[in-house]
Amino acid sequence: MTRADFSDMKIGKGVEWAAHSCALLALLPANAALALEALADFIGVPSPYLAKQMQLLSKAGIVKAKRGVAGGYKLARLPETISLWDITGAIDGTTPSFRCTEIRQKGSCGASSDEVLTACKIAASFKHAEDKFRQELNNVKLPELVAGIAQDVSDQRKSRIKTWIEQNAAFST
Amino acid sequence: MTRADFSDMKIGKGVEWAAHSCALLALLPANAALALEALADFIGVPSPYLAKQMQLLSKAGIVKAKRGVAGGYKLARLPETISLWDITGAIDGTTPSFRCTEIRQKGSCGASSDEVLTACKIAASFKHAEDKFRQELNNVKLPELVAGIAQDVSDQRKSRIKTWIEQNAAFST
DNA sequence: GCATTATGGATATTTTTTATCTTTAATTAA
DNA sequence: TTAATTAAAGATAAAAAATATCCATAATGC
Repeated sequence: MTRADFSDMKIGKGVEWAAHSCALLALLPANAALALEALADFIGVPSPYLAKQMQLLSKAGIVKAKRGVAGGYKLARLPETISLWDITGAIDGTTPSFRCTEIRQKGSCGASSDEVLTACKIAASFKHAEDKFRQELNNVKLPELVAGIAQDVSDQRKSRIKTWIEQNAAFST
Repeated sequence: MTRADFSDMKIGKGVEWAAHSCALLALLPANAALALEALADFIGVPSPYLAKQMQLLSKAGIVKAKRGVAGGYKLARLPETISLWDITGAIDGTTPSFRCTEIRQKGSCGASSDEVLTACKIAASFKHAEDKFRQELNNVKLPELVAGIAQDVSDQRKSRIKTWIEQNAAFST
């Protein structure tokens, strides 16, 4: 397996988990919350690691956590205000993908630091490309995501999901 | 330093090296080539590892390598036909950044595989965003890159670079 | 044939990602 | 107030990937 078989431009799998978690939380009635264990059971991933992603979502203000009996997670904002970029940024961070090491200032013909006024064209190009990437993800809001995920789901399974939520969510009285 | 301080969407530093290497090769007269050691000296990085990047560029048909005395690297095509995406793809590969693990088929309400007809909306969204990223990089061709990098360079340094090339390139007679 | 230069494979090192566990803090109900 | 429940935070461990180097081999020109 050669080096080129992999792309360095990759998204951690925590993002996938977090996105599916948010999609599920978007289905909950307003008075309901889902505990970590229930979430992990639904999306089928180990709960200790999912806990980390949920903590990041919580810190980013995307979900709201409540401790104690009948606690758990729910969305902190309206689904329309949560984009796939919000989720990606919360989990994987927002540092630029391209890290400029200022090659221009290195080597036998390297420029001095006061000569280098503008950002390197290579770094600037990646920044520009990344902006497009981000804009695109920012246009995908949670309702669209939920609809897209539900597209293939049969009515039968939809009702099974509804039942699962009723049985596993914690409802505040 | 928390997890969210880093982005998973990152570009390997080999891409930066390769891009600068190509930018330098674009300055060479048609009958000249640059040996690995000279290239590494110019951009100021260790030659054993740069060798790997150059091999990938060579396999991708972006540069042409010639062994033996007065051998070295030169561009394999016209600079106008080489984009920053070509270089990125050659070094870091072209596999999608988002890896869908089919969460839809996992967990307690998971769908069966024959129920899942279309790509998951999450994966599709990332694919779409990545297409934009790629298109943007594909629009940046080597001449634009060279011009951008040269922008800050003083006339004095430009002539120093010219001299360096004359002294370090291998010219075919 | 000989010197030179790239190639390919093997390997080592470091960093990052993935994953788990344990202790602590918060919340609710009895 | 106490007990049960649940998330938060930190430490740590294991696995994977990126980064870096070396060596033997193949090609090229003189």
